[in-house]
Amino acid sequence: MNEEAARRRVTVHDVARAAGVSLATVDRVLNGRPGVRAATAEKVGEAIAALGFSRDLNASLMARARDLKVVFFIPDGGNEFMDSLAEAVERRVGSALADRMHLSTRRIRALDTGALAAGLDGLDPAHCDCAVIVTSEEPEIVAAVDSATRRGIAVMTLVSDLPGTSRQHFIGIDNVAAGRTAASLLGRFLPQGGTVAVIAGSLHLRDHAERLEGFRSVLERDFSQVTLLGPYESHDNPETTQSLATELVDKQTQLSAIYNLGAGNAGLVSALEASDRVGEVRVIVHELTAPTRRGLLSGAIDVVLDQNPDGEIREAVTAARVLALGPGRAFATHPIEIGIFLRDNLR
Amino acid sequence: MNEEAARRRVTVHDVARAAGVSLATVDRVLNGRPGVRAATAEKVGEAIAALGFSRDLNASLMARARDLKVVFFIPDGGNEFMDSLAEAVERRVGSALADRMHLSTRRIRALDTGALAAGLDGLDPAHCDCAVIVTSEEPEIVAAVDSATRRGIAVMTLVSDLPGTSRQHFIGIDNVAAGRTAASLLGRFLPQGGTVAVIAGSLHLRDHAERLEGFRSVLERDFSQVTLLGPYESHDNPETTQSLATELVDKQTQLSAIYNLGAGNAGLVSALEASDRVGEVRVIVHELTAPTRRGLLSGAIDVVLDQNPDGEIREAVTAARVLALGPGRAFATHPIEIGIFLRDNLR
DNA sequence: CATTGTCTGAGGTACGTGCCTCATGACCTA
DNA sequence: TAGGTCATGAGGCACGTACCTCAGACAATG
Repeated sequence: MNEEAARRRVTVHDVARAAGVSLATVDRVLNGRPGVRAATAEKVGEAIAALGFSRDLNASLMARARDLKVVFFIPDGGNEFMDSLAEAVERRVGSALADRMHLSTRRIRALDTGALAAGLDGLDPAHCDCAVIVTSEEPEIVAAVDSATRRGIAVMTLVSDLPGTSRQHFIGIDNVAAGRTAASLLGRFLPQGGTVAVIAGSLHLRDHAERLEGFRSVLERDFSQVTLLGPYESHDNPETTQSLATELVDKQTQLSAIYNLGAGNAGLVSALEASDRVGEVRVIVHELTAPTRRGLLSGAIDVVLDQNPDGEIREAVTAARVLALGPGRAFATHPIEIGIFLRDNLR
Repeated sequence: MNEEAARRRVTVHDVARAAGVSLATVDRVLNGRPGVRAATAEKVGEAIAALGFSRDLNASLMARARDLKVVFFIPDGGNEFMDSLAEAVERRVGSALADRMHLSTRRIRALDTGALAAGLDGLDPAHCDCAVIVTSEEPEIVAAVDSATRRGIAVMTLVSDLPGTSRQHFIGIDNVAAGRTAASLLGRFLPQGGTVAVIAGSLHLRDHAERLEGFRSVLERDFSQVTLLGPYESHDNPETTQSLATELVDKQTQLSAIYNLGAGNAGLVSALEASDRVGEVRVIVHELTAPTRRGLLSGAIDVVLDQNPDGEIREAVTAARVLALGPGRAFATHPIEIGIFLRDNLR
């Protein structure tokens, strides 16, 4: 009780004293400013490690004149999940402001690589400390990310990663695990066996391909009684999804289940509700949105696997806060959990 | 772009000017100190609302000399979930410290109402800003909570709520929904029907009773092909659970599933692994701990419903930070989601 | 030796709030 | 009317970091 009261917070002053340098030098090292010899910087680094110094986030954000600015680039164009991501950002604007952080959103036409790259290139480091992007793997984007990083803007990827670039952090679920989970559930739903149709948006999308991979592997390993049909490609389009699903449900009378690992669920729900097999065909889809919520409630959908947009945005904001206080800081990355929703635990 | 640069942060100075009072008075109102006429306090409140003032959390925590102290009272005595809660607190100590918060844990012998009440009564407001407790509903505790609140200590309940008291906040899952979810999954696992045995810790525990209620209602409503056996009471004891499970699995050859809505899963897993029916009997339990994780991996357990200790502790810490800056502040309470784990999405 | 450049120290102000002291005026009571 | 309490104002220091200026030390270069 006494010892904890006596143990003062370790400050930059302590670091300076321990390293035998001045406050200014510690400051230069901490904030990556020039004018410090490598040997001196190392002395400071050792003192920091020895004392277990950790920068006071509150004081740090206080001291900088301007708020921390974070820009989210989120795809636009009818994908409900992306909309819910944008809404999650909005929901956090208020509390972030109380934490001296300014969040803003830019919607980019889906798959418009050029627009996203231009957006990144146009970012002024004075007006943006951190950019969060949702993108597929394109050389144009890779170049833009590296350029932004060089200009001092921390870039983080959301939902789908961009490995091998200078992006500081990735936030998203483990899509292979998501696919495995879908298979694990469907396998248990069909103890007598049956046929499962798989619909994907596009197998060129990294996350979709990963989900399919996980789904396939578990089905083959643990549930040989279940037969896989597909994958069919919907290009995440509700109309395409609807006609695909209609055909599957109507013509494949022996169809036991559908796993849609892409978007376009509004069409899927319409197709199912128009058929007479609601409740007979087991359905697993991704992302809790208005149409999938409706599907859960009507019984057309059995399970929704969810990326938890609010959790992802919270994580992004926390990470941005840490990243802005000096790049290269290692920090514990809490993986986003896959949410599993049935009608009975809808939030 | 220009407008946002021009819009300065609203500070206490602005509030003072708008209300036509001095800084000291605004401060007295904000921090609930005496010496302000009701009429004056109201003027200040109006100015705060008009300007949309929100206290700067960073500056606030900076200004108070001592760190924010939060004490967690967590039951002790062999319950793995409670252990994992305590571990979750430990994991957060470091990052909380960087945020000027000091977390500590006190283990209280499970169900020892007197010890918990004494612990609460012994809290000195100078050494504790917020207490977080896990408890059942007992008059002794209710009195201790109210007393602590009067002394200026914010109290929050974790896992199981204490409605009708002066507790500031509850953090936990919706246990009725958890029970419904278990039924919803088991019903789909047993399309041909079967018998489900239910094991509870004690039906006097609010959370257990709620889970049973949810489980029963969905089974009756949606899955009449499934028959319910029990509930049996294990008192959350692994040995009792083991002998119960052994008897159920061995004697009830027609048993299709087990739902353990209480603790003591180490015994359940042992019983199942000792039997020859692993993989035949569907098993759903609560709380992701060492034994249940092992059960998932071995195939003895199909699904674990989880309270997400890390999420709960994170939420508690965030709430404590806000609460300490003045009681009665309304803040958005993010419900804790029920985690659903299969072998394939183990984190 | 003078000049130039690089590295470092000393010290200051600022951020927004918490918390303290002291002074002042208003109002009440004896 | 004197002495008391209460509400409020004025002002200042502190928290730990960011960021600025200025001066001095030193080495290398001409």
